[in-house]
Amino acid sequence: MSVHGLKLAPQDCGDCPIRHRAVCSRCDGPELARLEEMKYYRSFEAGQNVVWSGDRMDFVASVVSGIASLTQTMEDGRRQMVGLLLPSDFVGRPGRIIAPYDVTATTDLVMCCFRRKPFEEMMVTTPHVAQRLLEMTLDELDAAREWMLLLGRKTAREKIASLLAILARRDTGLKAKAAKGAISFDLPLTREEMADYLGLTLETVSRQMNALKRDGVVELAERRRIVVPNFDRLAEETGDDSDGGFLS
Amino acid sequence: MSVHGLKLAPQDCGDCPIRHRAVCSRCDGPELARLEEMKYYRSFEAGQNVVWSGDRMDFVASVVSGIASLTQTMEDGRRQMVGLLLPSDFVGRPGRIIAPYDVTATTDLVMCCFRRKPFEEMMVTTPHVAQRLLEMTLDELDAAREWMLLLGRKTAREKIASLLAILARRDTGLKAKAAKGAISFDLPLTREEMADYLGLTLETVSRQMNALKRDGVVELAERRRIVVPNFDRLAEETGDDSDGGFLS
DNA sequence: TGACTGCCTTGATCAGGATCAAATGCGCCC
DNA sequence: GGGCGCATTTGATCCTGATCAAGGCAGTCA
Repeated sequence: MSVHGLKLAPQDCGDCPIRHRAVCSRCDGPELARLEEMKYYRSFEAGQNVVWSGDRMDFVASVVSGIASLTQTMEDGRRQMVGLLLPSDFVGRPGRIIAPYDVTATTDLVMCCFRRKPFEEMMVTTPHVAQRLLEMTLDELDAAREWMLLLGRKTAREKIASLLAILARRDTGLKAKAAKGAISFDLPLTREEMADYLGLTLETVSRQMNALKRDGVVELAERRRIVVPNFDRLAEETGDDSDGGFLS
Repeated sequence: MSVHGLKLAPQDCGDCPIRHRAVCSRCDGPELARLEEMKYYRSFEAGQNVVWSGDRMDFVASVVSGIASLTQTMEDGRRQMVGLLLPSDFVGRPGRIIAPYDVTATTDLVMCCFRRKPFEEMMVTTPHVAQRLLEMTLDELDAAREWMLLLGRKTAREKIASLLAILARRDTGLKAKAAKGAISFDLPLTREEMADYLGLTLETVSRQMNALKRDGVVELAERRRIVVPNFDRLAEETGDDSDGGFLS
């Protein structure tokens, strides 16, 4: 399977689909060459575990394609997803060897891994990687804080609507900016994963999904396919401010 | 009042109580001199607002003394605190002028503010500030994710215990590492602020605080004074892994 | 001294979501 | 085609924490 992954994965940074958004996006030619030296690809099938919490991690990585999740688990089994990693997102922390979360492939996943040692050396030698990483980390912090509001204060229905809005926005953003007509996308998460992300049970997720369907906010077509006939209607259900909420 | 603050605040970075932990901690002599040029102190009384969400912020800052909070508010008034800023913590984001959260002085507060423009220039010119800021941001991201677990999965009692444990650990850490005997500290938050932080109502906070008191986990002496006779007992109530949970 | 105010506690009731349990649907493998 | 495994739905009931409503307790100011 990793052979399979290697065939699919880009070998050359020039062809890389996340070249302009990942941690390497600010790097120039020589810096890229240096990254090429320390990088290797790994792929995972949906459901596979990438790293266990407490494990030693000898690499840091970028998600090239697919989706990975970060999850925390309590002793008695309660689970909370604390991050959803999309293409170009970064995994791992320079200077920390022990992983604090479980990392799991939610869909089929390809990661571009950098050997820790040379990566950390590069962090102190050249500023471009560190600058970009700071920017990405600040973005993730914002996202985490938005999620704190969701977890602490939103109703089950608002939570579901918020998640669907984020996924819809993302998928649409990637395809075209035309947010007018109907949007459709594939749900990359099971009910249980949604529940883990939203701080709910899978039964509540199922019920609220069907409630949104009954109310015409979304259509659940075939397996995993979601159609949003009117994005603004969905956005109203999230409980967020009506304006896009994009501050910069 | 700002006159009052100015008198209390250190003028010289050499005397600064957060010198070794704040965003400036890696700076050498000339860099400190440059920071001195762009810095000024501001103080606030407990309860005062520092910045409103949506406001323009022409500075970034370090908390010198006291506690500030970051809060998000929904249209209908639901509130969620998304961060508690302690001495040496950083406020604001290089490159972003509009504040995304309300910043409020929870206790009397002194902040060391840096004018945005020169600070941002320094970020690209010299690596020490950016390096330290990255480290601090990664720590905050970890803290935010730990809080996501709390908000999404912990019971009211576990939430209260977790907050008290954090405050106790912090106060004790600052004084002495001797976590053996009884610990005592002043609660810097009202019931309502605790509720906003924990995703609860103030009534539930009050009830659970008294439940912990009845069960001998904490003693509520005078106004705002908390005594923890046995820290391990409190730690058990948090629902977290028994080991300190310190990964690095 | 007494009223006012902010903070906290306590009680009664309600409801949103959890829990427990079972059924349904679907793809897959033999 | 039948049986299995998995994800999902649906139903019944329970319980934690929210909500609504008073009341207590200090500190403060007139």
